[in-house]
Amino acid sequence: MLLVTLPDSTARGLGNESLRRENLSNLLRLVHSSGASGHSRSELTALMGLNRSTIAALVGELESLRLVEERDPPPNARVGRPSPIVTAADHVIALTVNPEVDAISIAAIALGGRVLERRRVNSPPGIDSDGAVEITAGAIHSLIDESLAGRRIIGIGVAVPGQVRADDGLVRLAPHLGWVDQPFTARLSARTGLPVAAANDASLGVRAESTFGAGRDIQDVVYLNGGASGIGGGVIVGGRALTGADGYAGELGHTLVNSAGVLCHCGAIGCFETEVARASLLSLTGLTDARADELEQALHDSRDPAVLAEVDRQIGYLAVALRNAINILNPQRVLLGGFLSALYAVAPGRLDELVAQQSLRASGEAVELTRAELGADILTVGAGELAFTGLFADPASLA
Amino acid sequence: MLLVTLPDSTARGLGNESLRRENLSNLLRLVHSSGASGHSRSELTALMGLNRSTIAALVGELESLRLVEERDPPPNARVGRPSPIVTAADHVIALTVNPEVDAISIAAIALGGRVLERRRVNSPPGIDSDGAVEITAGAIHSLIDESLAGRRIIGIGVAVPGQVRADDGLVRLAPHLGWVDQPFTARLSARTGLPVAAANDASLGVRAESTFGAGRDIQDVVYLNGGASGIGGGVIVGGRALTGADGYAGELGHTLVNSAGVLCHCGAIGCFETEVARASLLSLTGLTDARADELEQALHDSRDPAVLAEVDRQIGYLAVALRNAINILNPQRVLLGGFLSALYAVAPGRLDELVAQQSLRASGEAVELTRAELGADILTVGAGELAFTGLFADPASLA
DNA sequence: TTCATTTGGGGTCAAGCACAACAAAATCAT
DNA sequence: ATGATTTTGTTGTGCTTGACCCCAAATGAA
Repeated sequence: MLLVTLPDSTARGLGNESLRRENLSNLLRLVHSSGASGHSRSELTALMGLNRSTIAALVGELESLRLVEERDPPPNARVGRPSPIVTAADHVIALTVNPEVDAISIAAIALGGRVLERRRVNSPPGIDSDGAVEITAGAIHSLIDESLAGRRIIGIGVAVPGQVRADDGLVRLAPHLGWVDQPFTARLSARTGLPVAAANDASLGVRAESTFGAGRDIQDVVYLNGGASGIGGGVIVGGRALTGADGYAGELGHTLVNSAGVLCHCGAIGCFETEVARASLLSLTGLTDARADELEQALHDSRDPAVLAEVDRQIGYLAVALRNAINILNPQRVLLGGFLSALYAVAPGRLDELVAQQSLRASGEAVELTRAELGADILTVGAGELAFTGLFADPASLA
Repeated sequence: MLLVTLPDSTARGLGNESLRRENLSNLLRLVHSSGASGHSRSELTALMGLNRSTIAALVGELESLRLVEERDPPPNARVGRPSPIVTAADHVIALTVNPEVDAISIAAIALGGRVLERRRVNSPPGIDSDGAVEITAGAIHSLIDESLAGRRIIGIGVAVPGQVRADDGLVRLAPHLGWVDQPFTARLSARTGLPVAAANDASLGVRAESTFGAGRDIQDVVYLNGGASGIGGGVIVGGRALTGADGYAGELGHTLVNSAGVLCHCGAIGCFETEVARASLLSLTGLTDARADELEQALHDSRDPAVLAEVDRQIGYLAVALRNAINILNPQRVLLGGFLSALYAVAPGRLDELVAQQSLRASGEAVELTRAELGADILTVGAGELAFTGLFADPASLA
C-alpha cells in the first residue's frame, strides 16, 4: 500500500518542496507574461533575484518539462556573452469557451498568450446548459482534430456571463443565458475528459488586462466592462484576483447608483447596470450594429442634444459607481472597457472631475482612470489564464 | 567595505532564508493568536503541517529570541508523553494610541493579545497634530516609567479616525480631529525613538476581530463599525487586510445609499454615514450618554413610533450599504460593531431579509451577518497587531 | 588579427533547511 | 509493575539555494 502524505490544506508551514515549487511557479509565470519576446536568462536572474545557478537549474527543469524553450539571442545585442532567450513553449495550450446569447466562442491560446485559433458556433436562442455543453464539446473536438495536433492541452477555461461558484465552477446564475445552477463546467469536463475551470467573464477580463494589458505591473486594479448584456466588474487586489469567499466578488454592476432608479433583474433598485446601459446609447445614435469603435465614433460626432444629455447622465452614474469602488478598494488604476471606454473617451475630463469631486480625496487623487487595452481577445486571454492556473501553481505536476 | 545584498523589493524568487523566515513568521503568528491558552508543541506540529523536528527547531529559535515561552502542560491531560505548551512571551509588548476628539487613549498590549495597561488623557478640543504628539509622548513616557519596566517594546501602533497613508503613516484626513496631511506618525516616532505605524481605526478593528474575535478562521470578512464620529469600515480578503494601493481601502461609510441624501463632508451626496448616524438615535431616545449597551437597551424597549421609524429607516440604508459591500466583496461574514450592532440586534430578521432581497442571490445567501465580538479594547488589539506586523514578518530580525 | 574588456554560462562545493528514523521519556490503563 | 500510547530529543540524509572558480562568447580598440 502506498501512502502519500498530502499537505493539509490548512497547513501553514512550508517545506523544501514548496520553496522549489514557488520558484518554479514564479519563473513560469514570468516567462508566460513576457509573451513572444521572452526574457533572457540574465534578465530572469535579475527579475527573480536569485542566483544564476539557481535560475539555470529552474529553467532547465522547465525546459525538460517542455514548458519553456531557449533560443539564441538576436546578434545585435550588448557587449558581453549573449544570454539565451527563454520563451514559453507554445505547443502548450489551453482551450477557452465563452457562451453568449446566440453563439458560443471557443479558442485556443498558447502559453505566452498567443491566440492560435478562434471559432464561433451559433447556438439556438435560449439553449440550456446541457445543449451548450454538447455544442461546445463538438466544436472542441473538431478544433482539436483539425488544427491542434501535437499540442499539449492543459485544460479548458470558461468565461461565463454570470456568477460562477469558484470551487466547482457551478454556474449559479447567468441571466442572459437563462441558466440557474447549471453544472456546465462539470459536464463539459466529463464530456471532453479535460480539466475545466470557469469564472465570471469580467473577472477573467481583469486577469487578462493585469497580465498583458493596461493592468501590467499594477497591484490594485478595478476593471469595469460595459457589454451588451450589462456591466461586469473584476478586481485585482495586491496583484491577485479578488474572488471573495465563493468566487462571486467584483459585481460592481449591482452597486447602487440611483435610489430613484428602476428595479433590476437582481431584485435591487437603481443598480449601476440598469442606469448605465449600451442599449439607450445605441438607439439614440440610431445604431443597431454593436461594434465598439462605431458607437464611440457616433457618440464623438453627435451634436444631438438628446445624445449629449444621455451621455452626460450615464457619465454621472458611472462616476457614482466609481466613487463606490474607489472608496472601498482604493485601486491604483481603474480600467474601463466596452462601451464604458467609449463613454469615457467622449468626455474624459468630465468623468475625471466628477470622480475627483465625489471620491474621498486621498483615494481619488491617486487613482488613474484608463481605457482597457485588450481588444476582442480579452476573454480568451483571461480564460486561458484561468485554465493555466493549476499549471502555474505547480509546473512540475505535469507528466 | 561591507557589502550587504538586500533582496530587491520586486524580486519574486525565494531563497532558503525566506523559507525559514516564513515558517518562523507563521509559527509566531499562530502562537500569538492562540493567546493565553497557547498551543502544545504537538498541536503546533499538526497545525503547521511540518515535521516534529522542524517545529522543535523553530520553537527553540523563537524561545532563544525570547518571543515565546514553554511551560509544562496541565497534569490531567491525555495519554502519552505530555507536550509542552507554547505561549507568547508577554514581556514583549506594543504600545497603542487612539487619538479622539476630546482625549487620547493609550495602552500597552502584550504578544498574545493581553491588554496590560489602559490610560486616557484628556486633550483640549481642536488640538492639532503636534500638540497631540506632545501629549501622547508624555503619557507614553510616564506609562513606561511607571509600569512597563523590563518589558520589550516592539513599537507603537496608532488607530486614527481617518485616512492614513500606509507607507509612512501620514494622516491624510481625520475630519473630526480637524487634521489634514499631518505627520503624526513620523513626529511621534522621532519624539519617542520607537517605530510607529498608523492605520485607519476600523481597518484595525477588523484585524482585531479577524485575529481574536468574530472573524477568527474566516478568510473574507467585512466589518462595519458605527461610532460617534461616523461609520468606519475594514475588510479582510483571503485572510489578509485589504489596504488598497495606498492604505485607504475599506471606506464603506462613503458609499452611496441615498441619491436624495444630504451633502457629506467628503463632498459626495447620500453617503452611508450621513444617512445612518448615532446622533439621531440618541436624540430620539432622549439619551445623551453614549454607552453602546444603553443605546441598545433604549432602542429595544422603545415603543415610540418615531424611534421605530428611524430605526427602520437606518436599517434600510444599512442594508443598501451591505448590498454594495457584499456584491463587490462576497464576504463570508459581515461583522457589525458599535451602534450598527445595536441596530441589528433590534431587528435582526428585518436586516437579514433586506440584505437577502437586495444582494445578488449567490453572494447574499452565503453571507452571515454577525455582531462584532470584541468590546472596548478592539482598537488596542488592532493597533497592537499593526505594531507587531514587522515582528511577525521577520521574527529573527529582533536583536 | 590580436588582445583587453565585459557579460554570463557550467560545474563544484558549501551552507541551510526540512525530514526520516531511531531511541528515550512521560503518562495512563490494567 | 507492565504494556500501550503519545511525544520528545538526536542524528544523519536529501534537497535547494548560494558562492566561487574557470571558461566561453561577444564587443571594441590598437
